[in-house]
Amino acid sequence: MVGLKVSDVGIRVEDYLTTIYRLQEVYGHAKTTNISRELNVRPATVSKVINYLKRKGLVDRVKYRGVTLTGKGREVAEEVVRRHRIAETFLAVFLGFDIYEAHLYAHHFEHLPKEVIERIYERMSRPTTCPHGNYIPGVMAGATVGVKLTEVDEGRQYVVVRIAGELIKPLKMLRGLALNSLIRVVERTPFYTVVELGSGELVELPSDVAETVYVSNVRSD
Amino acid sequence: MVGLKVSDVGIRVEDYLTTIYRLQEVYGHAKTTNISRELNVRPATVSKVINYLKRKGLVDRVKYRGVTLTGKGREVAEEVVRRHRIAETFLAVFLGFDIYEAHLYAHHFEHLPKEVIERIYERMSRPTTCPHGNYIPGVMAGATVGVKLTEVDEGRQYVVVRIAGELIKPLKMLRGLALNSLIRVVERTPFYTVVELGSGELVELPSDVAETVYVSNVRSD
DNA sequence: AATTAAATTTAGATATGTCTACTATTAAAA
DNA sequence: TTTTAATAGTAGACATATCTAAATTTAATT
Repeated sequence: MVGLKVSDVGIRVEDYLTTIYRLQEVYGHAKTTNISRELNVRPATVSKVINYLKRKGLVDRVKYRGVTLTGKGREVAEEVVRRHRIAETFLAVFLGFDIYEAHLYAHHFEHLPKEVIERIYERMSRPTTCPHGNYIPGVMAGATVGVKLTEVDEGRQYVVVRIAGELIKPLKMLRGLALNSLIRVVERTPFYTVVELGSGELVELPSDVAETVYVSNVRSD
Repeated sequence: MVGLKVSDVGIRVEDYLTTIYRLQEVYGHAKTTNISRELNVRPATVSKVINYLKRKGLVDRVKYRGVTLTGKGREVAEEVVRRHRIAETFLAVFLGFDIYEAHLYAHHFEHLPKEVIERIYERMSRPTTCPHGNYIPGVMAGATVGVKLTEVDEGRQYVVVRIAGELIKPLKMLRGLALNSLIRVVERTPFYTVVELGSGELVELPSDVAETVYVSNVRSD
């Protein structure tokens, strides 16, 4: 629909758009079930809302395959993701929540007035990334850092530099794993990756989880 | 309805309950038109929602006269008002908004998770009142301070100690008037009160506005 | 390739919250 | 006190957002 203003997009619709945005960051597109899991609603509901989003020109859809954002949809989503990530920074840095809690609570900040978010942004000294290492839209894109955990060597140690997309399943499995944690890749197959955390704990990450984790080599200087 | 949990109350319903709460603080009860103005919806909508609130046991109603909160309704409202007033403090003290902006924006904080609000409360050093001088529910009630502007002497100077209810009309008319401002009561009739602000500006306040403003004598020590 | 399982979509029901247009009641004015 | 104006309420329509149950399509397994 022509002339649609961002403010005309309902808040729940914004939730769907940002979820699709975050899924696209990781998988390139969003499938009904994934959206359903992220938003904790039934697939049938997602399907119905996607129809609505398509009518509004916010997403493209290939039936039974998945959706991607249109330019307009991305525009709305980036606004909201910016708010989310600024809020996460505030929650982690100023209020002292861990990054999992910060993510959960940040959701509720996504629909605060722009003026408030931008004031918080200033007070937090204009961060460029959130506590998960993802860029805060609105600043220069910057180069992508790190390599996916699904593409590194077995047996070596790495630093976690980013948890892309901030999807619920990875975030839950990686609870307590902060940015800049050291991990060792114990085993890597096409289906899963086993990592050893700083605590010595071994975690087996399915590929869909492992590919959201970006790491860098440990510099020994 | 028995067993109703606070979390079961929709956010819009919470808005109605807090509006009624704030109107009760000032006028003792809430009338359809007042609620309508505060929430910026049509009276017909208010009427319909009030039916709903009554069905849920959250308000008492005398048809064509007005509504008051039940114990349960008050409980929900106080929770939300607490959040609102903590948020106002944060917005004014930490982010530097004036008290009118703080009020407007605080609305959007009312539905943030309890954990976040309470963490902000701690970081703000557990304030007992908001920037409008109203008590933050949850702490001890404390004695009411000040006297209504509709009950003071003409010609004398007073300090503003509270703007009760934080209703939209008084807040708009008194924009820029912060707590602890000095004002002089120029003229007082049963219908309006004329006050002189610090700037020398004269403002005529209708009684429904004036009675939300509480003042104290200026101590000369 | 056929069958089974998983994922997706439709259809139809329900709840919340809003509106306009009209009716009823109360308060104010003549 | 009668008329008028203001306020409040009802009826019915509509949009968003959710669900369950059933049908369809795609993917996985035998």
